[in-house]
Amino acid sequence: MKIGEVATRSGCHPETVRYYERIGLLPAPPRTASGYRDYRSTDVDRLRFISRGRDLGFSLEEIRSLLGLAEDDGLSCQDVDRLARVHLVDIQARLGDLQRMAAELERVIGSCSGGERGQCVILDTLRRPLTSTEK
Amino acid sequence: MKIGEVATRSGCHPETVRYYERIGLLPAPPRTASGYRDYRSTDVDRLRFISRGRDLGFSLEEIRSLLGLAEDDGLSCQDVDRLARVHLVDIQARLGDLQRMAAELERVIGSCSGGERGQCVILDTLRRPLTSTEK
DNA sequence: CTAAAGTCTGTAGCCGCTACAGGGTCAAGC
DNA sequence: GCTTGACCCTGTAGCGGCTACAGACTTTAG
Repeated sequence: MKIGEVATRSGCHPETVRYYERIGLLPAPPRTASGYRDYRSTDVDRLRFISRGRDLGFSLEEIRSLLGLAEDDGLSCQDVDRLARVHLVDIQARLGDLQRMAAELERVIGSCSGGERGQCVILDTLRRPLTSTEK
Repeated sequence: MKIGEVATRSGCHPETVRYYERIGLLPAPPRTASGYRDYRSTDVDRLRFISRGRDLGFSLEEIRSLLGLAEDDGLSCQDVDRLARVHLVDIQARLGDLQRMAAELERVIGSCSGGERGQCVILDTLRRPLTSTEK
């Protein structure tokens, strides 16, 4: 199977597949006589695993760990769980940041559209120091 | 005022201040005889504006526009409002993505801790194609 | 047989910083 | 006056996670 097919089946671009190989996330496949990469279906599985991890917001380094843990069958389930929990905390923090941003933006956009001539509330907000609603 | 003081007062690192100058977001200040940058307080204001914009999740390019709009006094309030609204939509999209991620992670973490021996639910989730709850 | 599509390597760019290395300058203390 | 340390300067490289070339090759379809 050539890289194009692998790309289609895994949903990763060919450049991304080569990139994952370069950083050691996907093993280098054998080559055909003319130098083309020759993949098997386990490579597609691995790429799907990576892609799915990315969808869940894991970094490539986290995914590297998860792949390692998935490899060694044994009692690594706790490690996986721990990694997922740490990651969830991370995501929740970013979520909080974004929610504060959105709330603040909604506030100023609301004031602006209803505002009367005068100064632009959004620009004023940017000029003023942080309000108490934020970190 | 030297760069260190400007950095302290604006809350940006000196390297960041120089970076903003390099990309043309902050005008290059005059220099002292020995080549040190010599800022005035308007520069601190501008940096605070940028920093506040970053806190609200605007990109530096968006901030560049906002600075431009803030400069030319006139009827640019609508432009500011439009930019803010577009940005809010952006943020809300990212918010949705993160919420889906968090929900999915919570689901699998829950199953895992309560699960019985067998396979690790988290790794299984990563191996399986996307579920219907996701994009 | 030719043209298009795919593949190869290597390199550079994106964003928003951050962190050096290797120098110069300035203020305080002895 | 001289040293020490803190600051400042320029220029460059790195981070993550790709993406997009350029310029060469091979394979495939018509």
